[in-house]
Amino acid sequence: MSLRHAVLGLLADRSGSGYDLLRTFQSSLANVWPATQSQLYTELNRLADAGLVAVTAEGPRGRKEYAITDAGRTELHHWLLEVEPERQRRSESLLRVFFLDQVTPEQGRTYLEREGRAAAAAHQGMRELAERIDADPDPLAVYGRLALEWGLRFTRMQQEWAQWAAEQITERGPQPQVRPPGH
Amino acid sequence: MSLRHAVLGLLADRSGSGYDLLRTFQSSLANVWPATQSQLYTELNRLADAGLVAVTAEGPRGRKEYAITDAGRTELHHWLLEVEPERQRRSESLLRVFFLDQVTPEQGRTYLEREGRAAAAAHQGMRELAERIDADPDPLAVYGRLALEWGLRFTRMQQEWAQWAAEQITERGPQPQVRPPGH
DNA sequence: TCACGACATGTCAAGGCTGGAATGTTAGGA
DNA sequence: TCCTAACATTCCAGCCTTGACATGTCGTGA
Repeated sequence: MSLRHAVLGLLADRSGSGYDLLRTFQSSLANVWPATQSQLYTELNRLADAGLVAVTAEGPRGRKEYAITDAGRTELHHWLLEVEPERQRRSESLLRVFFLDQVTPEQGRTYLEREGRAAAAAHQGMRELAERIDADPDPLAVYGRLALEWGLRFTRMQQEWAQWAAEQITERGPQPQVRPPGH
Repeated sequence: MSLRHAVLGLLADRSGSGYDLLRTFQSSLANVWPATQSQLYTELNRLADAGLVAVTAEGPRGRKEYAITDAGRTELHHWLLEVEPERQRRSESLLRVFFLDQVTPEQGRTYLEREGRAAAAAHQGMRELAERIDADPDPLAVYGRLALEWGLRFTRMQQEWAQWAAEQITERGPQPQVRPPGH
């Protein structure tokens, strides 16, 4: 759905080939909208068919440089400002929490502690990235920095929540929550 | 992918028909793993084929009551404890933030303020739900309450971040970030 | 008794995503 | 000069998701 707009947004900043875009997706955009190689090339062809981007140059190795068109820019603005974002989220981690009554409290606590550690590790990685960015600010990445800050706050929240949730289980003490296989 | 485990988890708590499950999906589970009717019925048939659930009774109106099997319970436990959760998330809201340099600072601020209000509203809704639950605790929903707390913390974080981000734009002052259509 | 809302399931087309395979070119270092 | 890593694109099968359509039953209140 939004892959189309992600590509448009990238090409609005600067023109590039599918290969160029792919690297951007794998680095900065990977955390908010992952995309695979085949997805990207497919989408570029679709966008070109729709007239939202155009091939402006062909380079060696069959390289095609894409640029956004006026129609593409219009579509991008429309999406940014007038289309209500899809805020619904799917979270496999959280889905599991609903079913934690299927395992022992110890196992549940172990799961939450693992989630907490994963969040802490992600947070640490982002902190290092943030320090690098703040030390050498890239004026083009002002808004990327806002997104990164979101990530920092999110992972911190996640970590604190996991710790709190694990404590909840401990405090309530083991309850008869397990149904062994076989009814 | 995980719809299968969501269904197993629900049936592990209590048996029920597709229709029963559908209502659970639309109420409590909707926030972490939305599913449509056709998806659900398809998945139930697949699970039955795989022997992870079984029809234990047939009622009026063609109602089929499904129950989890031992194999299903084993699979659920395996998934809960031994399969690394998919933590990567897609966020359309955040994707837009990356491209906010395509609009004027005023428009960017407006977008962030709208996001902040949406988060605040979601937070309020969850707070009311939490109050109702805490006033009349359902022992079966202990873990659901943990998930709800996650939602409360998430929406609060989201709201605070949006406010902070909007201020960032204000403080930096309008910068030459707009590229008008037509290069 | 009869209409209607809730109960209940099934099917399908269209489209998107995943992961992999296939194919070939080019620049640069050993 | 030759090899290799990086550059660069295309295609595809299989799967999941979405959204709609189709079909029918049962209980209850007017």
